Amino acid sequence: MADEIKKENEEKISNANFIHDFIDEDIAEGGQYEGKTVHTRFPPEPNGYLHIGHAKAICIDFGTAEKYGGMCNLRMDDTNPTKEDEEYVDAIKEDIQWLGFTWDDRFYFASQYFDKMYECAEELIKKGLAYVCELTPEQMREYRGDLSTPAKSPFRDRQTEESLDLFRRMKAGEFEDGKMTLRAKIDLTSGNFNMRDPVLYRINRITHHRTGDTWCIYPMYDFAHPIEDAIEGITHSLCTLEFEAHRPLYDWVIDNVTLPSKPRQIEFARLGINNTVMSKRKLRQLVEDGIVEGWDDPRMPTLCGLRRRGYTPKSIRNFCERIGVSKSNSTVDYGFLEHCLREDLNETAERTMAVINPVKLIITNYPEGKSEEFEIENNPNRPEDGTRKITFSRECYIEKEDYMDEPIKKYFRLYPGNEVRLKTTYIIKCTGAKRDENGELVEVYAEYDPESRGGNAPDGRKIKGTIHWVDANNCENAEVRLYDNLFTDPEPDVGDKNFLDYINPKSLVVKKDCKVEKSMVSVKAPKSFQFMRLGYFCVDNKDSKEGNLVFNRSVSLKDGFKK
RNA sequence: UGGGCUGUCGCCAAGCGGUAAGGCAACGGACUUUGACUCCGUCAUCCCGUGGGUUCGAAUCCCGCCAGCCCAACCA
Repeated sequence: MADEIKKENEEKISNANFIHDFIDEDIAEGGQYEGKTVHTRFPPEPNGYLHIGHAKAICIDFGTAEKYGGMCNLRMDDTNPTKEDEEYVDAIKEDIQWLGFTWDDRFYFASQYFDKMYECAEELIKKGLAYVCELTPEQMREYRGDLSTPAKSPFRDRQTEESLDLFRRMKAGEFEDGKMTLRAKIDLTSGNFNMRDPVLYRINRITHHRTGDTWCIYPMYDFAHPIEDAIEGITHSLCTLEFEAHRPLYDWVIDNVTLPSKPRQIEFARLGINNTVMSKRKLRQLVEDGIVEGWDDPRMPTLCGLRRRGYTPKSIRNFCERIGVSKSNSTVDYGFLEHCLREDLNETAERTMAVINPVKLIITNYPEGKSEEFEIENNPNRPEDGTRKITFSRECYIEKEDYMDEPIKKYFRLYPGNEVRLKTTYIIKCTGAKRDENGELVEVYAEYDPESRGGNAPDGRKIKGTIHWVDANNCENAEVRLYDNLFTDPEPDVGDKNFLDYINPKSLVVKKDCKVEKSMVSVKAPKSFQFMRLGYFCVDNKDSKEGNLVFNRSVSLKDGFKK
């Protein structure tokens, strides 16, 4: 009991992070947070698929609310119709639900608030805090100044009435795209470029996936986001580090527009992982260039890709929990994600025997035509998962790697004269093997010890090696896809590197004639197994069907054998 | 060169003035009908980017320096 409490405390300590510190301070201070429950939001732009980096944000957004007994909204941040599409909305919802988080009925679109945002914009104009600017994008860039030169804008002293009139006409569609913008009147000399009279609204005649052609002007993120948060009563608006320099503008909007609440923005470092890329642009390129099969290719760091690879929601949530939350940019080892998967699957995945590089093993002293049945446990770590029956006969399939003509050091599998145990059946002694004219292994021969049924020698002799096998007379064929890192370089996209130069040519190896236990005939996704001595494999959720089984290697088992 | 942020073991990461948690990886060893799992042990001993300062005492406070990241889209 004491141990349990101690463990729980340790867990709590390790789960603490600086965001919690800030929230604790806010709660302690009372003020605007008085009596409020913590309310966060996850605000993806529906312009692509979610990846493991988003999973971190999702875990932080939903997890923080959960920790404080609060709520987390799901909101599609659809303020730029140029890039967005409805097709991503459902995919995003599916991925979040798959991870196990729920937003109840709090599902929103930023576009729901377009009317309110427009009102806010007029309010700023009336207060003399915003003006209509007629600089072209090129001029805007030119006039922005640089690190040591302040910006300029010939329109910032335009009369309030004139700006208001122009803005209304912008909305009414009187001007062509790009002709005018609404800008906040803040500080042209600010060292923070986001404060040099940022654009609030732009004209863009594109049909919006939700509001259609109702609007031809759209609010910019920096103006829209604080309003969205305030309308929804968000107390803490958690986002990634690159928005740090936008916080002054976020606060400026909150302070200068009449809004129902004052949310606080807190930024954390985004997730980087070795041997993969995370930017939407690069992931898209992998898909469009045909380097991977699609967004859900099991090599992709997308949530649909990881799902197809066999990653479990629990493993991903554990991963996100354990990498912690901080403000320093970091790149986590891919091996850590794999560790989290192995940990979960070791606990839950049923064991089965499968042979990926099959070679026939003939037990020469075992009667032809004879067949025996053995009972084998589904998961030695979980007896409650029960057992299943497997058959054994004179011919089996074993891995080619489990035989050598001449053993290397510390090799304790099959080689002439050596004994091994065929998992749960008998101890066998290798008597030789046959190779074809190319030196390719064709058959391995052995004799079994009839006294060792079950795998134990009556004389108590120790058998060092145990190998897995599949009854050649009672098995199924399967395709097994062996996945590895998509990139050979741990950091394929840093510096001047072109990530496409580091594609791992062996990131996918397809094995067609694998042998699996008969009991696998009708397995269906989602379902993961441990192929004993090999790794964790899942039923492919797209291509696998009865008669054409397809398994994906999610992650290999750790291999302590040092060659 | 202006503004903002970061720098603690190979990788994450606690630490908030009292003398460096934890996880991953790695390396020993025990156990093992999965060379897995599990278990035990080792892994920052003049040290917390670096140089000074304050203090009885600093990774923690102050000053300087160095390195990295973000910002000059009518993207989010």
